[in-house]
Amino acid sequence: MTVGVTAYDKYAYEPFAVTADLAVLTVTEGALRVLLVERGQEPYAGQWALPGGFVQPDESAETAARRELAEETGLSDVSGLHLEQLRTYSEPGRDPRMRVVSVAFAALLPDPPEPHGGSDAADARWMPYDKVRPLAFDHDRILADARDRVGAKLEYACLATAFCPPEFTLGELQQVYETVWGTALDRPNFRRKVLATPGFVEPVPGAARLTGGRGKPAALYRAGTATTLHPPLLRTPREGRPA
Amino acid sequence: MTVGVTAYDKYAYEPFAVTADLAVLTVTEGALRVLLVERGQEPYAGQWALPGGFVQPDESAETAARRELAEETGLSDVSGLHLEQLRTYSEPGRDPRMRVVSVAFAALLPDPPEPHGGSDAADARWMPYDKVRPLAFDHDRILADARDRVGAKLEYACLATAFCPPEFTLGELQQVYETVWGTALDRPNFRRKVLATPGFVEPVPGAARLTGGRGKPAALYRAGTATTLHPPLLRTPREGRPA
DNA sequence: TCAAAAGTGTTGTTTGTACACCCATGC
DNA sequence: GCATGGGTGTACAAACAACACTTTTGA
Repeated sequence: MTVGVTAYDKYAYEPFAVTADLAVLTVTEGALRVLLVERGQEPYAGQWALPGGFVQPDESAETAARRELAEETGLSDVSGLHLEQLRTYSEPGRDPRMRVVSVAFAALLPDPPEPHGGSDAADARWMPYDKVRPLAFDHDRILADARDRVGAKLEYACLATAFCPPEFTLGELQQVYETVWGTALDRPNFRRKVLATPGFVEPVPGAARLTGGRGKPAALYRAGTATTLHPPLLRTPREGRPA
Repeated sequence: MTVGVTAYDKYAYEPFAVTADLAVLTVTEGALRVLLVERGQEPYAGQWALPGGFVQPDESAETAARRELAEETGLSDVSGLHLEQLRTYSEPGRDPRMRVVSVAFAALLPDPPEPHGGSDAADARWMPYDKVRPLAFDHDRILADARDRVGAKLEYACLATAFCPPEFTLGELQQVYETVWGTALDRPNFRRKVLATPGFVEPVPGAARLTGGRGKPAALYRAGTATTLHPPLLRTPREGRPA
């Protein structure tokens, strides 16, 4: 907006700090995991929190988020990873020290590297989504919002491939859906649905890979160029899913 | 998030200003309209902009947005109106005066009251969505994002009723869809779809109203309690809708 | 030869789409 | 009566869900 005062003074108000916080998600061994850092100092010293940090004067929240992501994961090339703005949390008092407005992001990655506790954090680790509460600050809520958003977007966007390595099997792709949604899907129908959506995945000619050590080798696929899924791949309603 | 510096100093950085900007949308006479204010001073003096204002130290961005909404529309009770956080715009340089991070909201209302140019704005007015560009700052982009979001949410959320008065006909509800999407819908099928979704609308017993001055009086409905639409009411794909 | 995982086929049901048609009202 | 907008019926096609079956591998 930026209208609102007839004469403005940068220092007229108590200053706001703006941070970018990240819910970095991955799927490994059939479990949804999230990257957390252990806080080294008060408040919430010793508790786990989402990685994040201050937005610098010369960067956008998106740039700050990508920078933090690179620092926390130790990945050299973070440019291809899926990063998506979730929403902004601005309740007064959410940080006891000062007024902090936090722009939250969801990041999705395959095959997570070992995190190295960065400059800030005492320790960084992948933790199972279901076993991390309570987190510091209002991060429980941010994390829940991230999972809701990702789950909902799997229905109508070609998002699941962001959880998969460059080449993947349809079984792996299906496991992403099943893990995030927490429901089992019919394999034949899932397969048909995915292959019937132009641009969702494209086959890697001739390639195949054994998955569980046993069984028929599965054909490999790459992410396609489409971004949306038409028609969508719907979760079964199962009565009253929240908005 | 709020970790990141070992010793923090509120005044260590150039201060950020945080604003709440509003894309207030309505549907009247088959056209999508947006509430705009004319800027009284530089930068962008004389140009139209989205209403908005600074988030005060003791309020959240949501509270600030609702306060601004009440001020700009002059509505006494703004509590029932649909207000939804869109996303946050934080590029450096988006406001030439200082670093402004803007949390954008979409608000939906029926039957708009005449706006009264508030304290800030030289003038406030409802303008047709298609004829307002260019707006000040990056508001063209915010407005486009708002329309995209609302259009997408109409598919799977019980959102259209937010554009309708307390009691409305199915024809009016259909016009909301047609106006926001810019496509014509088959009336019989639309009707069945809406009525088949439990909790989307509920009939007002016995009530009926003439719409175009002619024709059969239409039955009246109220908004139901459901929030999501299962199965969704999909736009026809018509090739490559963007994400 | 067996278990495990990939992949194909088939069938009945549901849902969507396109239309034709009837109803109530103002002019 | 006729134009206008509300409301119902129907028939064809597409999509979905459930599940039986075949294939290819390692042990």
